[in-house]
Amino acid sequence: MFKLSLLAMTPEEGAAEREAAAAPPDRRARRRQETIYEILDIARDVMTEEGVNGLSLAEVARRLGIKPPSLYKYFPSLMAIYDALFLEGQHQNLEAMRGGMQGTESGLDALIAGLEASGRWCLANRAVAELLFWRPVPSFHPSPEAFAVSVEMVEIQRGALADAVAKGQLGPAANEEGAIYLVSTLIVGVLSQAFANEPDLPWGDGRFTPTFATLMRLLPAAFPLDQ
Amino acid sequence: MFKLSLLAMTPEEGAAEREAAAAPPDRRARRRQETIYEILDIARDVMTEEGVNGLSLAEVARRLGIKPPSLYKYFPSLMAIYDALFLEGQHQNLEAMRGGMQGTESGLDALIAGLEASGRWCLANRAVAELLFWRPVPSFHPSPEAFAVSVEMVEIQRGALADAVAKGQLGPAANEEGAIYLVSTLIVGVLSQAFANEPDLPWGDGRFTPTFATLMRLLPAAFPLDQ
DNA sequence: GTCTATATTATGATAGAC
DNA sequence: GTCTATCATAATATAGAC
Repeated sequence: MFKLSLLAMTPEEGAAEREAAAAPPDRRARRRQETIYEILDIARDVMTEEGVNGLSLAEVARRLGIKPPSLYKYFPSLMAIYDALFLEGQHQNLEAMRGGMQGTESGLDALIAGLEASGRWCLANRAVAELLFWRPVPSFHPSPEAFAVSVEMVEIQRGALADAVAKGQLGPAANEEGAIYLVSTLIVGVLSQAFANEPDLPWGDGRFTPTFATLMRLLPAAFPLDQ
Repeated sequence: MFKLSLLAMTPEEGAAEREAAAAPPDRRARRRQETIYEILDIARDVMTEEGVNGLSLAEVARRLGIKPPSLYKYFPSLMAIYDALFLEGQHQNLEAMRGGMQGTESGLDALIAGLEASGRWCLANRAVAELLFWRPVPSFHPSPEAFAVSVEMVEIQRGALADAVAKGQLGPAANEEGAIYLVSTLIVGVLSQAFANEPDLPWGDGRFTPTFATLMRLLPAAFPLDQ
């Protein structure tokens, strides 16, 4: 289970929290956790409205109904909020992809279903998705833990591609390194266009997300069975 | 000829400039024009280093060696600088695409050459390209004149697609509205990935820009000749 | 066309009272 | 855990001297 609260704390506080989590959490700890989630929810709203760069502690505090210094009881810095949003977003996106793949046959169908589920999550979580994949805040560098989640995302896609090859749905080129880059380029293209041109349309509407299905139908041509 | 200086001025000043341009410009006007270009060059540098959102009059003035109030003799606001960069960038990108198409046979070859030239320009002008196609500054809205240039870009691509259909290189679906969206999604995907993950690599290096050629080879499969 | 001085507003962050 | 007060810094923009 991914424990978000640990992100907001110094190592010592983190240790205390881990101890407390062994016993059932008391009212105070639960209230604190709720506030942390509330802060992150508001932060997402602010980023969606003002741009990912437009996130500010002052605005979050304003909307939460407290004064900026009080926020420092929950997060040690603005970058720590970005960090929490980044890590939480990665986990949510990973879970979205996993969820999308469930119930489909492994291989090409699973790959496409997973990518679409991830795409839908990105569109519904525009600001965080930009933070994850477009790097719009030059001074923000994701923490090393974040790297592990990326690796897992890639491994899932690599596995689905390998299954598709094994099933004879895609040719052997889909097992090569470049296949992942090609596939990710397709989904990123769709999302970039949707974000920039139709940020408020749901998946399936507008001019760009419908091209996803077309692009996915091209995969067999991109990795032909015989050559 | 695209006259950039007009962007920086009020209508009255613009009229004066147009008059002056009829006669050969004197030393003072030339010097002023040079300063305007210098300001825009510095602005591009700042955006590249600090992010498109990180552009500030103060930083431009610092690098130019003047005080911020002096900048207002050249541009009436920060947004006016974004506006000038946007319009100039659009024209440069359009010219890059046109240049790339020259000397190639019309149709699919021209389309691909034009897109690649545009992509190369975007990669070499990352910050401005982001401003053009990713809308990273929520409070900035391009002026109406900018729209006309976008339309021309689209028309050129539409024409190239139509030529390719006429030559039997692509099927009739390439004449439909969605074809442009599909093609632009491909190039935007490549550039998004390059910008986010390998911002300093030139075109052709790294993991993503090489996929451009692969993607272009898929176009005949995307718009099949017979069905 | 440059400057100084200033108005206004905003930011992230800390100290310390309660 | 909240606040006030404060620090340090930065931003856009204007007025007006030179």
